[in-house]
Amino acid sequence: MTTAGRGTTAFAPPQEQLEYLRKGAVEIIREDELLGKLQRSQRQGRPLTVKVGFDPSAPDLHLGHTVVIRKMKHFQDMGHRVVFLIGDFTGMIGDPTGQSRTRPVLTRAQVKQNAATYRKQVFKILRAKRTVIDFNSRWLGRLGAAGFIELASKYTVARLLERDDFARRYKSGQPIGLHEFLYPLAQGYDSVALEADVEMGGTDQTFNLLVGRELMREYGLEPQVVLTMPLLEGLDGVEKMSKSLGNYVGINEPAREIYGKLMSISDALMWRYWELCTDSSLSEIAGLRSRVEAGELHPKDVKTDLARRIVADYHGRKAADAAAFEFEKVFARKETPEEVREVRMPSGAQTVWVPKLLVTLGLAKSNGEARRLIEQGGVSIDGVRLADASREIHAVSSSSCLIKVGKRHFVRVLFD
RNA sequence: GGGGAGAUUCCCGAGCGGUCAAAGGGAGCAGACUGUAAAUCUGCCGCCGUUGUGCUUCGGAGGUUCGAAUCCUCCUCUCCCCA
Repeated sequence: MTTAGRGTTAFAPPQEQLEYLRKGAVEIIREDELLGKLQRSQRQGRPLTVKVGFDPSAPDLHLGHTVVIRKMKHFQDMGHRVVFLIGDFTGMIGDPTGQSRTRPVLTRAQVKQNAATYRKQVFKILRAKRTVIDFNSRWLGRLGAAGFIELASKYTVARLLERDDFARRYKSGQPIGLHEFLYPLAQGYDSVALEADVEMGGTDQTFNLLVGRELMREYGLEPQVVLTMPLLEGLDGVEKMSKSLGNYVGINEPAREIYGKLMSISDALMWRYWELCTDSSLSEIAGLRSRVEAGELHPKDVKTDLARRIVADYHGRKAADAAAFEFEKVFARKETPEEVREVRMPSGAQTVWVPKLLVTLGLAKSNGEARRLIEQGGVSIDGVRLADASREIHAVSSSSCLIKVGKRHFVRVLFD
């Protein structure tokens, strides 16, 4: 994909822009409207405003988020303006998508802090110059009860129940909080306040994004174009990537962590990541795929390349090479990693009971679990597999030892 | 407002008053096999360093019982039907 920027005054031909923006998108509602907006933008020399909302309480971005962020960048590549909207107000409501939980109300300072964290991560992909970071409390906080009720009057319950998430829960007898109904309305109002030209999100956001269109119409504005991107499956290959499910790859994670996680995904899933997490074109990916299917390429090598590229995006080329080297060392050759977490133990301890030690080191949740790990042959000290859970390390006999739990957890213990 | 159904260990979901730390499935973890892939097989899957007639769990609080996840009362929450 093109990464070269374009000046704000010289837009590419609208049709060409559309081609570029369409890549990877699941749906554009409506494409003809987008084309119209692009044409007008070119005529008037005015960039489009592209809005994407983000959760204020979860500033740790993972690859799932990057799918949409990459597309935001594509709009920037085409010279448009992107609004990275932090839903600090809607965050108090809680998006009904998926499991809704009570969310902690964030303080102003926390929101600020989170915004800073976002900034740091997002600009690994986006360009700061064409990005506006905004907060929806700016207008929603002012709306007041009367304003909210007025807003609510612009939509009907029947229409809200069209949303399959609501429909399903309604049908199967799951509770639906009234506040959850307000969420799409509030989100839609954001578009009104920003006079967005385009709003993007994952396909799970389709409904909310469409409500934005309706509300804009109600408020006498030109409706936004809705562009949805696919949801990236998590490491398990089934559920969508999310922090709460623990199947994610955080872009702030250490390089070797990202690399390792990517190497653990299934071959089938790998293609999906190629498609949504790299800038390779669809035809390039199809080429790789057919060569793997023809037996010309080993799937592991293709996966290695994928992992290396993604790590490079967020940590740089050098870190990616190091992670790859490390991976081969530890998993292919079963050697000890270059860097191992070191923990000092007080010299007062003459002997250490291993299960307790594992718990202390965070390698097991309880003594019982640690015991089980040992009994099942998952623990080794200095390369020797433990068989006896009652074994103790004698501090006097060695000044340090290397503990390995499972395939990938290493800790070096130093006795003072 | 009236009537009915329900709340079980991470999730789903069984559970005759004792033999229930609680079936089964999923997830997860460990081992084998591998490419830390898939598939498959095996073991584990509340806590406790003396593994026990032990301790804490079955929405919450009481009660009945020698004994309760199982029975009773009240409470909280959810769903359905009627108004």
